[in-house]
Amino acid sequence: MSAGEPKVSASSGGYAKGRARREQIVALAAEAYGDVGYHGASLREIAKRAGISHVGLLYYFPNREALLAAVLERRDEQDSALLAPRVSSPRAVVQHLLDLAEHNARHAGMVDLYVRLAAEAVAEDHPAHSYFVEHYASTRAYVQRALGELAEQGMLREGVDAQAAAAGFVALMDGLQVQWLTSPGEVDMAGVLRAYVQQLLREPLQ
Amino acid sequence: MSAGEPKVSASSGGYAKGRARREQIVALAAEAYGDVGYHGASLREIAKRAGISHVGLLYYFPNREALLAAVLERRDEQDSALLAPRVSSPRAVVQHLLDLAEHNARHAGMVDLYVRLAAEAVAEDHPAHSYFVEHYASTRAYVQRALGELAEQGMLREGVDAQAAAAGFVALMDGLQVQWLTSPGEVDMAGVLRAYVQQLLREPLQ
DNA sequence: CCTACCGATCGGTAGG
DNA sequence: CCTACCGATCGGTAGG
Repeated sequence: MSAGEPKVSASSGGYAKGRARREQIVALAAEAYGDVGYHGASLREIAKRAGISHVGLLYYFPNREALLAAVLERRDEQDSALLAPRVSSPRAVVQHLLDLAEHNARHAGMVDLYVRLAAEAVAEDHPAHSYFVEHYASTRAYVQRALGELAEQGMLREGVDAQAAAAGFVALMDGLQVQWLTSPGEVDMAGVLRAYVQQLLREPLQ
Repeated sequence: MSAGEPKVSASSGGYAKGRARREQIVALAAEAYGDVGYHGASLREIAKRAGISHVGLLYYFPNREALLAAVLERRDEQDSALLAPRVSSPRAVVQHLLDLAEHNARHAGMVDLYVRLAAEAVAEDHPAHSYFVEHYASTRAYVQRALGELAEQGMLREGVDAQAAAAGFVALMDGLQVQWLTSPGEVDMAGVLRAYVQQLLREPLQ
């Protein structure tokens, strides 16, 4: 072990500091992607926000894509904490998705990051493409499962197809975010989502 | 009028040829935006598709933004031809929007252009920002008007708010396009839209 | 429409 | 973490 290397000590060690710094950089990068998109956020731009050189960034991440991957990982961790509550009845899931929409409305930066990346990542060779393929599949499955259970309990209107309704719910959420970011104040995200869900249910929510 | 200038003759004049070439370039640019996004489509990339140098492009358009503006103008012309049929009953409008979704599903390039630009243009300083602000406002108004007339004829379910439902319809269309581009085959755009409309109506369509 | 060229910016490497 | 540097690419101008 050479002299200048940080130690893995349990006390106050350099590794913990490095990890914290890394996480701080990931948060700043997420902000930058939200502000100017992935394409627009150069390593130099992000580095400036972190107060280092762009080469300093490459000390923490091997290349630009690795930084993006870290940002997406972080987003998933935060979201799953929000999305997957401990106790989950179907109605609770629906309520949680509505809560998530209200939560998003208070965090425009994250919504912006998500909307821009999702559109860029439509291209098959985009570094975040497979992330979004999986993201959509699992989100659809999550909502579909909740709707399916509501159906079993006879809570859905007749003629409602859980699969189509789930894809619709996810699409609605995405589309509302674009409209809302484009003209905030013109669109009530949670309100439209609630109206959508009401139309699926035999009896109104709450 | 100087000697080298093309004439505005009604016969076979240079202007007509220039205009045709210009339109051809706009079409090629739209394709390029669809393939790699506005950010990704450099003047050199588009010029290559047109078989000229990137400076040749600047002979037809003063700068990069002017080319984008021309592409958006063209899209609007094509869309309004599709969107605004001669005879327009409310039900016809709804049917036309469903038709438009089916039309889109056969023209992935245009959808791609639209989705990518809409996301990029969320930024207030994006050259296409005001275009999308107006696009969303007018599309929402268009759908809302149709739904309002359906409501007057007692064709909407009780509790359906035309304004929220219109924003929802537009959002659904946008969101479905992203999912469909990301994983074609996983999402049936027209099917989900039809299901949405059915839920709004007292009696099923057709 | 062209060639030639500009200043700016990009991601990444060498070497410490 | 840094400086110094690389080759590639960008939109745009000069001048024809």
